[in-house]
Amino acid sequence: MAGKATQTALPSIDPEEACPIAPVVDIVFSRWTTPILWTLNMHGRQRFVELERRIAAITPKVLTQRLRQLERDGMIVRTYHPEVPPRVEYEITELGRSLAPLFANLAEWASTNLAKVDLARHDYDTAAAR
Amino acid sequence: MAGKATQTALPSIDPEEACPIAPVVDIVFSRWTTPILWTLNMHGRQRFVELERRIAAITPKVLTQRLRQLERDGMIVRTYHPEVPPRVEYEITELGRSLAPLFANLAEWASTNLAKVDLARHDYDTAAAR
DNA sequence: CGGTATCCCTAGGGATACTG
DNA sequence: CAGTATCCCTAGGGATACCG
Repeated sequence: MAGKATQTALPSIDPEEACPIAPVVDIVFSRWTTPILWTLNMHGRQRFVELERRIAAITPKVLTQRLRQLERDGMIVRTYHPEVPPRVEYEITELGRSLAPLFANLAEWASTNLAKVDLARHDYDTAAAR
Repeated sequence: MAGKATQTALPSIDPEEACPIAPVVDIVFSRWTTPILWTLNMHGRQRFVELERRIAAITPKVLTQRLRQLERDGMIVRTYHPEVPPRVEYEITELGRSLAPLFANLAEWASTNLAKVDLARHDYDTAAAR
């Protein structure tokens, strides 16, 4: 708790506290998670190699890491089929699917506002050049 | 970002291509941006030091970096008042404010689903412990 | 197929100064 | 006040190789 014998005892707000959506951001918008969830949501249950190919550019190590994290967070389920060769399938859960409307909103925001961002960037850059 | 194609050229899909919301994520959900935008949206026009105190834990260097980036993206405006001592005010723009409903959705998702995530994590961890 | 196990490597955040 | 200017430092992503 706040000992503060020294000086810095202001009403400090954690970065997470200052912004109620910070926890969600950590869960949903960390690196590679949106492509993975998006792909799983669009194309349904998929095997490891399918995800690897669809997302491309991602390495197996990182894909595994993110899949584990998403599994732990209850966003996806992993099903292991002990066959030869082994088969593993990943599927989005109800919890994961509950993000779909959010993603749709984001996509809609993007389609109407991304151009404005580009314009703003261009303006900023050309203004700075002078 | 680099993007070196060291790998064999398959019908690769960019991480950005695989997921239509990837660009938005880069703009809106990169580190510290949500707390900054949230604070600016909630408390209106603010000076540098106010943001610094409200968000706490953030260093002036990083705060400056993110503010510049948000300004470049057209999400906030910076107003410099040449006084002594100097005064600078930051304010969210219309474009920035257009994210508010999105943030509200996220906050709502958080309030109904964050507990489920915690539960999933607990289940995962205790299952792994056995 | 579905992953580990390594090593490497750098972007970016933190701490600590210092200035106009 | 509102930032720069440095230095440091490590988490985490990429590349490569290998295993059950």
